[in-house]
Amino acid sequence: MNINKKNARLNFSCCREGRLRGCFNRSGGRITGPRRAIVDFFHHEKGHFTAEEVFAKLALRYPGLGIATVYRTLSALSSSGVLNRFDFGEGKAKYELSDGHEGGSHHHHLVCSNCGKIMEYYDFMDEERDFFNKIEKTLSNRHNFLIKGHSLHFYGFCEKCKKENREVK
Amino acid sequence: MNINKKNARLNFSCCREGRLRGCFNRSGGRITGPRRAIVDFFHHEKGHFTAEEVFAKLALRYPGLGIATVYRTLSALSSSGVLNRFDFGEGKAKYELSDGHEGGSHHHHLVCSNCGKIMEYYDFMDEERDFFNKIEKTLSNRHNFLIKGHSLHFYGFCEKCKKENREVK
DNA sequence: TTTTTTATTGATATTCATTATCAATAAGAT
DNA sequence: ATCTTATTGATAATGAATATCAATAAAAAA
Ligand SMILES: [Zn+2]
Ligand SMILES: [Zn+2]
Ligand SMILES: [Zn+2]
Ligand SMILES: [Zn+2]
Repeated sequence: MNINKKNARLNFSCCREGRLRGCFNRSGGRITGPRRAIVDFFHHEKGHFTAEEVFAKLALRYPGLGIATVYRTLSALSSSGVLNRFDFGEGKAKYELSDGHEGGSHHHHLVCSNCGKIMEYYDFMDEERDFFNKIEKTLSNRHNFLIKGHSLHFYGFCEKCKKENREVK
Repeated sequence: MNINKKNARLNFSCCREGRLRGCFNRSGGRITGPRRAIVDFFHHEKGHFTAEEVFAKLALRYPGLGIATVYRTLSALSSSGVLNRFDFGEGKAKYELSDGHEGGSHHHHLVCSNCGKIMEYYDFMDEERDFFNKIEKTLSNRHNFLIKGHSLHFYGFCEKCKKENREVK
């Protein structure tokens, strides 16, 4: 089954046409097999993935898929606010479903400056939720900026690195 | 004046030896001209800079400086928590003096997902400050993580991109 | 449906930020 | 002053991301 064959049935698509149109069809963009597959991917997988990782997983189903298309599509989806692009200092970008987008499971990050370990937490304090609701409104008005999501990374040292290097204050 | 000449006088150094030792000398690291210059750079310049930018500015003063050393030093300073490494989707990393580090001028970012424009704001609401004090304590305990700083990026669409593309909800 | 137009794709060449290599050098110890 | 070795600068190598381009397929037109 070629991903590009017209009318190829993607039976795991959870994206209504409406949403795909919203992502791609705003200014004459076309809804294609690869695009559908990539949007779907992020609705089914939790967390953040590199372009290579997305490609590797999808290529199993769709041997025809090209890596360049994955890069292009991830870029487009970021530009349209569907995905957020993150960098954790690993030398390659990671993407995850944007905050607020249906199915998105929002979380924040703890990144170890020494070993690069990334921890995520999903269990927000109520204050945390309230804080972001409030501040996003304030900033939107103050800077004339339409906020679609945010990323909050805490930097520091994980348990292991803290122990291994006592002198790290 | 060669930056590597022993005892080269760096007359704009604001870094006490103590601090440099803290950055480099923990495990036998040496305090060198380039390292001193780079640490100084971030104490005098506000904002975030790429390795190239740091190199370009310092090379004026220190013709001998090598770009590889800049990369290596920025890495080391990130690992030791002196700098934070950011990525704004521009294809190259940016560094800025870590939150809390003496002389650091902390701020948060608004990043346009469409055109890549980066806005900064330094004017925190009291609530914002209170929030981070509280949550950093909570997270430190809960995840056994020594927090040295944080980065908060809001993603969305800037004034221009909001106008140009009305369909962007 | 068939035809037409053109955005998108996949393969691959290219770019360029970052890292690795290594002989020469300089920092810190003796 | 001498010795040891971490660091440096030059440059080669790596690899993520982008550009190129002929082939293909999506949407529009007929
Ligand atoms: Zn995440
Ligand atoms: Zn760690
Ligand atoms: Zn900044
Ligand atoms: Zn913009």
